[in-house]
Amino acid sequence: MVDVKGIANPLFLREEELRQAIEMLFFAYRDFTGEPDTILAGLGLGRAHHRVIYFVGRNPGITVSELLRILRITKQSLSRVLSHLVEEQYIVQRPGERDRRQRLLSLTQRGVELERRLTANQRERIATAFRNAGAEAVQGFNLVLHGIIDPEDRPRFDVPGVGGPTAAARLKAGGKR
Amino acid sequence: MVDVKGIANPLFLREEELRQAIEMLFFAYRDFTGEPDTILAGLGLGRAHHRVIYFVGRNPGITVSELLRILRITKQSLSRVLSHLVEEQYIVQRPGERDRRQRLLSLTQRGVELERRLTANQRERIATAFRNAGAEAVQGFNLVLHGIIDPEDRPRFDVPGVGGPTAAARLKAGGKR
DNA sequence: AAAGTAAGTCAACATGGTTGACGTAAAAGG
DNA sequence: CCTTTTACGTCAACCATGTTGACTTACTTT
Repeated sequence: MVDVKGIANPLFLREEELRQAIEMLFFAYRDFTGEPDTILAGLGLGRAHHRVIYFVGRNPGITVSELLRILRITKQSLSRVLSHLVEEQYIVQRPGERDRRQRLLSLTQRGVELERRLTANQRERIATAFRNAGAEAVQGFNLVLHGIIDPEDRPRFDVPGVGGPTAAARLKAGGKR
Repeated sequence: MVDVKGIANPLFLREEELRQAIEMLFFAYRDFTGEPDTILAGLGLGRAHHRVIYFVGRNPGITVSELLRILRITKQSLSRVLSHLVEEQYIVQRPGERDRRQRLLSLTQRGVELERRLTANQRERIATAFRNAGAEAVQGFNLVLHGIIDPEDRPRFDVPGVGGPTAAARLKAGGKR
């Protein structure tokens, strides 16, 4: 009868553990996006622009469709930010070679510079957390976060201890499914 | 000269590691919020309502100010969702005892039910990821995520290996600072 | 009694999502 | 070759949720 929240009730502990994780995700994401948002505001841009710049920088030559699939927004919504970024010369479009309907997207030098400026904070924040937590913790972090992501997008990442060592290579090669 | 991205260039590896973390955070958060968003849409509510319901459920009797501090939004913005939630009887307000200017917020039974319905998905998603990753990985996950959060909000969490074991207790007791 | 604080309100505006309808050019398939 | 499908773009309307700024009310603190 004593110690209801203790040994006697492992379900309570589990619930508490899960809620802590939910909240940490909220706070981490909130703080993770806070600083770039401030920089962006000073340039008349928003978080949506950051996401586009980030993923175009990360996947040079990416198609509009693939970008839409990553962001999970409509093309009309993407259009607003993307056309702005093209006008302001952060991004260039060029027709696809095999398929000339495609607009392949890449960052300009200006885009690359902004991208680095925006993620500098985020990289530093994570680097510090990684450094303080140690290599083993980092591996656990990757493993758990990987498991939270929808299965279809997991192959984007090479996480030691998950899938084959060719996971990311598979995705890169088999873009057409 | 050979293998520029390999052993010869640890900085590249580090950059890649950090970018993977940035992206995993993005994807995890995207997928983590996706399912509740769908439920909410069916009720004429949005993610903002979910956040309010969550944190009120987690901190019964929380003041409006404290809620604003957690969410980092303005009171005008909170007002819209909060008054809606009160109208729809998900949340009740009662005056503070010591300070009658305060409106202490709690969930109604209806609010509790919605909260559980909304987080059921999220808890299940995390539980599965935890189960598959193992206890050690979970500890690493907590440790790293904890380090990503702004220092001022870290004491909300009890993470083994960080701070004293009384970290969360301290916050709970010392709400007035 | 005066100043400060917790909360609410009204109004105007910005960002970034949505749906729906329609257009154009290129590719793919009968 | 002609039809259908696909990739991308555009116009328009609307909605959710954030912002700033000004002002009010009730209560607490000094």
